[in-house]
Amino acid sequence: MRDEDEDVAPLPISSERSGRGLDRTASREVRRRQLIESTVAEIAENGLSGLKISGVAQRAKLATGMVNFHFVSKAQLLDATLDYLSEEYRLCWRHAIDNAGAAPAARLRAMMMADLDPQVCTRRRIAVWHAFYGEARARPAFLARCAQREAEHHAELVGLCAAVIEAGGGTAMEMAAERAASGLSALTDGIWLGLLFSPGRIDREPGRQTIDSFLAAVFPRAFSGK
Amino acid sequence: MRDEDEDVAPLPISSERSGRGLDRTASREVRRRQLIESTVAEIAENGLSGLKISGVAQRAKLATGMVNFHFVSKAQLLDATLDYLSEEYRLCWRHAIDNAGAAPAARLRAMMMADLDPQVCTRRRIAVWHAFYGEARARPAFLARCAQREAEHHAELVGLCAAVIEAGGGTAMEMAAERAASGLSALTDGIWLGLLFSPGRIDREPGRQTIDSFLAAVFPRAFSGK
Amino acid sequence: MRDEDEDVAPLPISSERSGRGLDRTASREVRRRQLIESTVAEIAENGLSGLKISGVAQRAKLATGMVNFHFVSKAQLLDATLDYLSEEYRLCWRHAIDNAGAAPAARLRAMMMADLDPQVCTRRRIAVWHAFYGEARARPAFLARCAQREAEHHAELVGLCAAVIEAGGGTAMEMAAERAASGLSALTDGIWLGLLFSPGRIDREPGRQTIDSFLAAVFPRAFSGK
Amino acid sequence: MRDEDEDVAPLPISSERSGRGLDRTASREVRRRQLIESTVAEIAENGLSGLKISGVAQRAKLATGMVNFHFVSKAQLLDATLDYLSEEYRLCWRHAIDNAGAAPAARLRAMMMADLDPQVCTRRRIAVWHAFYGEARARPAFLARCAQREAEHHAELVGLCAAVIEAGGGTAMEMAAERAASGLSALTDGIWLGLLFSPGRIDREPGRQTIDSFLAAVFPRAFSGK
DNA sequence: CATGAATGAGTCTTCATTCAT
DNA sequence: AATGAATGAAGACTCATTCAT
Repeated sequence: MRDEDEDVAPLPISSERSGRGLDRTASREVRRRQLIESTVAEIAENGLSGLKISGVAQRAKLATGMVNFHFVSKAQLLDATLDYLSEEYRLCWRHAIDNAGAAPAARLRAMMMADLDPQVCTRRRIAVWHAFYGEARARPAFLARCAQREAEHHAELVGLCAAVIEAGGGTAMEMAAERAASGLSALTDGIWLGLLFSPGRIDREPGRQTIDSFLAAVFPRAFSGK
Repeated sequence: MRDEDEDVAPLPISSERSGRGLDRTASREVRRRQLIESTVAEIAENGLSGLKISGVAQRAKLATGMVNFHFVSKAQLLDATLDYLSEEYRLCWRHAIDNAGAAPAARLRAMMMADLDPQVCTRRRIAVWHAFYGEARARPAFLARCAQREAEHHAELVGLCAAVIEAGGGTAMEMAAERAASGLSALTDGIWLGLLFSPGRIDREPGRQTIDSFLAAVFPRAFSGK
Repeated sequence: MRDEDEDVAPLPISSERSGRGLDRTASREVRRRQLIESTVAEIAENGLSGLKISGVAQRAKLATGMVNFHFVSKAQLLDATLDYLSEEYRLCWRHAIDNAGAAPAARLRAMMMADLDPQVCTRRRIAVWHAFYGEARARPAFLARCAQREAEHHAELVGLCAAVIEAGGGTAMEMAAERAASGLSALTDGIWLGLLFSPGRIDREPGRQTIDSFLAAVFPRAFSGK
Repeated sequence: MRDEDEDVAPLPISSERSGRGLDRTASREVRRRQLIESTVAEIAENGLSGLKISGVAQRAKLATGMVNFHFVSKAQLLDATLDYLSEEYRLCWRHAIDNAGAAPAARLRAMMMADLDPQVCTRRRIAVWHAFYGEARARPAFLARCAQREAEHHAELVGLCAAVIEAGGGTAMEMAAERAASGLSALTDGIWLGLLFSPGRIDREPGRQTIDSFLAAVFPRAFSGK
């Protein structure tokens, strides 16, 4: 029942001295990270409604009280977890764009493909994202964080679509950058959701091909050779 | 803060003999429906983790014990709620296709647009779907139901895409029916998610336009005139 | 170690149908009273810092959850307990004055002696009062309630002292009513405290004699014959 | 909201060699004193039930562990605090008597007035005393200490009253020394309690006048000229 | 069917105490 | 001595479920 592909290396944080391991006197930042990762795993496995502070602590091989010591309350642990995932996600697509060269089409494609990066696109993380989505309307703190993440991502995507169009990429049916971006964003969100229900080992390849197909459909001239 | 657009009329259920009024015999089904609608509203408002049987009962203006009387346990109430939403959703898109005439393109478009039907596409229901998605991996019963719903919907969509292609609709880049269907399905799922975070009154019009734009991009010949 | 003299009959409350006993479906008011009396006993025995909601419930032969059901929180149980004792105390001295006839001196003496009435002057209740006093500065709700109770009692006492003086009772050293009342009030408060530490069965007789002696000292003409 | 009159200088303790400064040898006693004063302040502010070892340490600007290091357990810290206050109180009235000359009436008055000495009569200390009183019945250690303090104080007071009577002070109504002492002791206890609830800056003057008035009432010949 | 008090197991949270550094 | 993270037992509070009326 356990996911096979979840234990990807967490993103590096400056204050961590790699090479020491998690001994009893691990630094504050290391402990927080450790507990957040346990939280992600527990939510994916038991759902948000089945999340127990004791389960998080147990998975991190710590006493129950440590969660409250480091995060004060369960609610703040969840907020911190959402922030952690948001930041991780943001870094992922920003990094992808930065490494994609100068061509608008390449940058756009890199941003889309970042959603399928093994760092952020694990079944565990997808499950957690949707758990948060399901509670978003009930928790203002969640809603605000999710909306902000979405806004930033959307703005960047609109910019790249506009750049592609301006560079002569052309759009099918004279589609505007705004509409193209909305659709492309929805596309990757939907692909994530599909992965949530896919049986067996997670396979990101079909998703990548769907993205390529739709990029080619929307911007025929820019992506025809792909 | 309350949603404005939620109190759509519930779908008719066969076991209800409307010609006889709500006598004792019908009461059972009516009560169940009433409680399920309360459950949907409560989940949307408080999240799945905040769902209380007492809250459901209170919203339905019934005593707490009645929920257990009608559904035995909370878990069974949730299963029934998911079934109710699934059936409602299935009826919606089936009905849309049936009323769309014989042309493959029209039928495909009708099926896509059904996802934005005010019956199933309310913010309350979207929130509930995502709440279920977030718990799906943790609850085999949920996972099975969601996967099955998805499979049936996907099969129909693939069939319609194939029909459009066969009818000479053409695809951008020679896209296969399977891939087109996956992408289009993901597109509407993503549009739903977007509506979850949209502020103010829910607006389905941009979503419809995005769907039209992407249909035209994917099947240029079939949807060029739109 | 158990107090011997504590189970005095509680003051009658209108909604109680006496003669039925505390069966399982006792009325809301009866349950609240029962739990408050348990709270008083538990505080006296274990101190305010040793008060456990489970102990209160156990003494009342109820499940732990009932305390929260009837009082929502421990803090509100304590507030209700303080209100109950305050009201009981107020009724006690008011009743004593009302039954003392018209003579100011007799009324004054009755009010003083009410503090030694077996209804309110039990070791259990004295202990509880001091437990509340000790926390008063820390809890605004307590402070307000205690201060108000004190103010009402003080005002009545000043009035009676003034009446005695006016009636020619005379005071030692021309003491003003205000000062006499303050001192007499302090006297009974101090007598209570003394009872808290007295060993063995509580004995109110010395306290009564001290009150009589001081009344005679302060108002020689009014109380000389006593 | 903080008390204004609390930071009186603590009483000198014999084991401290003031001529040598606070070297390592003295440190132990200094730390204990520091922690006890913090305990008094914390009890006054949060009540005995709200007392946390971490709060005590924090106020003393020390690490939590230091409290256990110096007092082993919370219970022993409380015992030490009670002993500290008891000793402080005893020294206060003993010193007052010693400095009052030879006349019995003067010595009696000095002993009474010592209860209003700014050293022992601060709102903070009064609150702490009552916190201890409230728990006394629950904690044998407290009860014993309080009873002993009371006994010693009472014995001294009876002696002084007897001396005043013997010296021809006379009593109102031929009151016996024992009764006079009980009443006078109760009077000051009650005055303390009144100060606990007085709003604004603590004012000891009315209490002093009440004491003088009652002394004059009880011992007319000895205190008539006051 | 309906009510809602009662139960009690399950969780979160607090906090005295320990202990490695 | 001093620090403060870590532990874990204790207790407040929640809430699904039961059941007498």
